[in-house]
Amino acid sequence: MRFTANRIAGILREHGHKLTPQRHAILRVMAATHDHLTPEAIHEKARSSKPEIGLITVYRTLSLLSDLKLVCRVHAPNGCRGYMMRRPAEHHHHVVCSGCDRVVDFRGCHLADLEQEVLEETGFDINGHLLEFYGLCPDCSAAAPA
Amino acid sequence: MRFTANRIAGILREHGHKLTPQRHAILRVMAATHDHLTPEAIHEKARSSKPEIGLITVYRTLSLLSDLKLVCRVHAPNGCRGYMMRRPAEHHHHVVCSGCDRVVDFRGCHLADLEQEVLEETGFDINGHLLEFYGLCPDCSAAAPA
DNA sequence: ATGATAATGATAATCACTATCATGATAGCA
DNA sequence: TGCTATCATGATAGTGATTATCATTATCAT
Repeated sequence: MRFTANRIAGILREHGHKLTPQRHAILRVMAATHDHLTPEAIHEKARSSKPEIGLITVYRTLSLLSDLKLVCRVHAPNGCRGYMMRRPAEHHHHVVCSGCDRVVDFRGCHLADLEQEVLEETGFDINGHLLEFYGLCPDCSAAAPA
Repeated sequence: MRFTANRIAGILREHGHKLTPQRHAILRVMAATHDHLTPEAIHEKARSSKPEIGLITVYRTLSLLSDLKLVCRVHAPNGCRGYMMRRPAEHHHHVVCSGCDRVVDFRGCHLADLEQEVLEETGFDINGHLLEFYGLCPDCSAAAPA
């Protein structure tokens, strides 16, 4: 289950951040979209519920949410400007469609063994990872020529 | 084994690209460095063998090498401006040090099973992936407080 | 050697993102 | 509910990386 906008609003307050209409608008956009969104796209969508909101505020809010680990970046091959809501306690990763740029999460990720191997090969004290798969989503796959 | 600058020069020619001294200088820099390098860093190093080279040319050459899959981007948590040489037939991934930004390759990566699971969960026709581990390299690990 | 073609570099433009700062809004508290 | 310290916002302008344009120059097949 992913966070709701209201749930996150509470988390913001717990951390001593004020809950402004702008932030709430952004949260609603993020929570309502399963896909990754660029700052501009978020701004665009947020304007429909809060027309005066500035792009700057979107950047600031994303930075805040990112610090609180409520939102995470998506690294697509053609750029790294996407953000999407983070599943809370759950480890997750992305599958990015090369056709339509759609991003989908997946849950299972059993990298503990691999992490151990990498530790042995490189000596690094590993504390995190980024794993993304690329391919064609079912729709684009069906539309693509055989 | 990684490509040598000369080997890549041949590949460039095979694809109908001209081999200029600038490109050769950039290739030598890339081949000589195991680490990831930003466009500026590459420019800086290339200037020692070809002082008149412009940063623009570095960008263009990186873009070309990237199209030919001879070079790949490194996605670090704090930005995505790094490039490094690609091991040819060999599947490889990066371990990025959060302390000193050093990047090391590792070889073993057994994601076939996981790829299958992801296919089942998402229906995506997967054709590639990005996997990077983050942590502290042995040096930074030793320097860090316990 | 020559010429078609592609690459370079200078300049300026664009694009994403950030710093600054005065104004306005929020939330804790009486 | 009203007051006030503090935080957030938005306008403006600024930064820094990357890209477009275009005249000049270099490469390579002939």
